[in-house]
Amino acid sequence: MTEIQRPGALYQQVAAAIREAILAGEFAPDSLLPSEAQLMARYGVSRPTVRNAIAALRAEGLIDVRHGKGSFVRADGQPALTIERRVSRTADGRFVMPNGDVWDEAEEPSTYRTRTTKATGRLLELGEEEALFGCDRLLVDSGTGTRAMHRTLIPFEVAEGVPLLAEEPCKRPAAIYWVLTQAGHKLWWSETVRAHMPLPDERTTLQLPDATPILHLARITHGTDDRPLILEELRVGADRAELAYRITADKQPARRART
Amino acid sequence: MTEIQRPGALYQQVAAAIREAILAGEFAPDSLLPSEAQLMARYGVSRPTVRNAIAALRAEGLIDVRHGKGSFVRADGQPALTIERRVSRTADGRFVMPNGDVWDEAEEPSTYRTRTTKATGRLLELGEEEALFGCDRLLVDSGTGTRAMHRTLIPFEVAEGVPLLAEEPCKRPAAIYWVLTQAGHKLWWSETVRAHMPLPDERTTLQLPDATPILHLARITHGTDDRPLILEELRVGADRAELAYRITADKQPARRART
DNA sequence: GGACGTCACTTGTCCTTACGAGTTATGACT
DNA sequence: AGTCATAACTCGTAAGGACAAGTGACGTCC
Repeated sequence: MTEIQRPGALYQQVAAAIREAILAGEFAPDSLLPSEAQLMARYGVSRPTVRNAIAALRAEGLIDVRHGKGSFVRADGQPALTIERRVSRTADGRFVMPNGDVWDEAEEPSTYRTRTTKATGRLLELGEEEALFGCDRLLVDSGTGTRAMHRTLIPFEVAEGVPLLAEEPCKRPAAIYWVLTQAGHKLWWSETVRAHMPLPDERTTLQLPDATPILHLARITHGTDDRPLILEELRVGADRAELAYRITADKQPARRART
Repeated sequence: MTEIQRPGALYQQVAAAIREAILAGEFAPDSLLPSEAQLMARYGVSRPTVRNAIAALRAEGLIDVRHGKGSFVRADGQPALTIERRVSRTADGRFVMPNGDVWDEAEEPSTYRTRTTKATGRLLELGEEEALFGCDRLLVDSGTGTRAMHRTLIPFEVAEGVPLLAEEPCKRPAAIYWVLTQAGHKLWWSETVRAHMPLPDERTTLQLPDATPILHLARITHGTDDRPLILEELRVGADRAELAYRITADKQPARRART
């Protein structure tokens, strides 16, 4: 039994001891930590205390626990998939998404009609309760197995001005961009990035491990008059994916966007 | 006492019941949930079961628990701060960061010398154990109180070619960009975004609430020959900040970056 | 009336006990 | 030798009890 003398509650002292051992490299990645019974004996505490300490380390994403097997040090290598958030055009004017080739559709896309919420209305610079086409996709990267949820929202107002959209709005983004360009728009995009913890249904559909945040992107396609035309949302687990952007210097001082 | 009939463990059934009540809006944001004792009576379960359910909801970021007061529904409004990841130049060629004016230094920057790790070496396209200047800042947005950790890493190799950097490498990024431009570089930037759960020290320095991921940016400044010159890292809590990018279509098909 | 102490409420920590459920190695049986 | 049952490990769930610590309101005392 090892004595511990640290600030805070007992389980935090145990958690801190294990954490430091992990961060110091005393346990190799993917290696097995001592079992709960061993930790009880090692630190002279009860099982709830040990489990509380382990729960803290799980919430930090330091370890994975597998029922019947034990606790394993999580390997924190870099994400397997880098999602390039860029838009390219070929010589003949078609749009090419840098990652367009890696994503497969894991399910049939589901198309529906809905209305703006407060959040989506703000992004599209519309009021609430405006009519929208919606299309949800579940994407899978066949190479790494990374899954992502993709949603496209197109205001009726926009689709009405673009016949090819009104007929069949559930296209892949690159095709939508091309249709908009054919309708006379010169496009640019703004994108906001957030992260949050998944709800249970997001956890299951994205097959996320413990303590894994979701990267949540909202991309807005702007037309010639800079008005928002389309909103795309992408949700992907932050354990296996990272985002990549390219930035070049603006000539003008930044203007104020979004009040 | 209310009967529950759902899949899974008891505490998950309790958690699901509370979660649905919250998501259905039966509890207003910032309102007080029933106390543990009340939930025990309501669902006819023991205190550990109730606490387990509450722990699950905490991990999802749905509620905040305050010692001695109770559990409160977390208001999930949009982040208070939008960090524009852009670089602008004024008419006279100086660099202006869109958010340069909002950040204050919460502490004196600390400068040091270090060496590349596997991760930083890869980003800077250097080997391991290459010598670097480092500078850590703790930033605060005086408007929203948002805190962020900023790190600048400059290879000796780069600083030697730019006298003004070698003398005093711990400048603000805009100043560093200007110095590099004066040395003849035409700059562009690449940026990768990740999210992960904070370690305890990050949690305290960034003053993060429960179940709050960190947005972790790595920006690389590229010079005229596209070689990486500088690595900047920014860490900010995802509860109060979001990132904003602008994208325009490339003329060329995307080339492959990063092996 | 104001200040302060107490009390009732909240969640936090820690222990004990018991059993269920997944995994794996061991060994007996065919 | 191969197969399968069992046993011995792992973590998961659930209950009960006890006390500590933070909060706020109420009531008493000065």
